[in-house]
Amino acid sequence: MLEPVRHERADATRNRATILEAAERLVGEQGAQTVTMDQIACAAGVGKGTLFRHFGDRCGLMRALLDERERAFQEDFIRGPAPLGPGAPPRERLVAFGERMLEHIEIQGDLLVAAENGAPGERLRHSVYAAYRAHVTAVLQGTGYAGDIGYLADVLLGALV
Amino acid sequence: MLEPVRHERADATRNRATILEAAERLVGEQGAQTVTMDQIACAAGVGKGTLFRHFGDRCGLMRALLDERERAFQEDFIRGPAPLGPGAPPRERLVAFGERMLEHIEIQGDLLVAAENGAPGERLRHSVYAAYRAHVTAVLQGTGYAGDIGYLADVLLGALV
DNA sequence: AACACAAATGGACCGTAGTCCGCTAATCGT
DNA sequence: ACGATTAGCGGACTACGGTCCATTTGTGTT
Repeated sequence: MLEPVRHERADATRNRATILEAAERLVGEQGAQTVTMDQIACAAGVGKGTLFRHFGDRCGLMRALLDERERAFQEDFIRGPAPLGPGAPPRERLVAFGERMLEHIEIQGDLLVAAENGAPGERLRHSVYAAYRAHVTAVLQGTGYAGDIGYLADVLLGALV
Repeated sequence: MLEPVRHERADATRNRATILEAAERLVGEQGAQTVTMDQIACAAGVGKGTLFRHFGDRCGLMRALLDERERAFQEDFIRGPAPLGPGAPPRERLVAFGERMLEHIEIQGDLLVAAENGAPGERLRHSVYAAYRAHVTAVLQGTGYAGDIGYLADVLLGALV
């Protein structure tokens, strides 16, 4: 009973990708704070309207960028190459994870700010944190640590996030 | 050894007051989120430049407004009429304080958001909180409560702020 | 009272986020 | 292959925050 799924037009999909690439590049070059929507639109070779049609507003675009990087990061430590991914001994994996996480936060810092809308201050934090915690907990299983693993995971993450 | 204190010109003082009045009124009428700097300048009968000269930026103006109300609020419970001010039995004063505080927060809500600049999320909170705490602690002295008064004050305030 | 000078003013001006709507071209039924 | 339909496009336009600077005005001095 397939619904007659209204496809998104091919050019729209293509444009979304192009915009994200351009934004990614520009944010990398000059930081999330100073990059303007016009710059991005121009660099992507699309009109401003298209930007806003796809991402709603500036924050929406920044969030999309953030999600992308977050996915890539998680991919790395879940299925990527050792020592970050599976294969290395647990201790090494944890160290690699810690280092990578610090980089991750360092790099994402201004994007996080740019993705803020009004008051809240944290939003996706929770679902994201859960993923980190699950990962650290899992790796800790392999260390033979005797205490409360969930608690240790929180302590370790607390120092980072 | 008086420094040759450079006075602020009289018209400047007058203008600052006028601007604050206008801003106060407009924020009351339509909320801090939607009020614009042009509106305020116009309502105050001054140029936009004057607004920014006095308050730096939008957040600065909102903070000034906030401070004003905060002062009025504190004045009320320190020296104002009972039951909020001195005179009423401690329990009644505390209840009055709680109610007034809730109103206060309710009303200040959007101003607080408008006064935010970037990431932080709290700034004046501390000095302001100290004032509240001092007050509640002082009033609690009169209740004959046996436990740790400072702690109780924090618990009570924690539920509100 | 007249002057000199800094403080203060105001509004033209700029850059950016976000909206709007007439036009273009991708998609689909025939 | 060929319209008909309409999602999607793009860029002119609006609104707002913030800057700048030529001009005005208050103030202390002579």
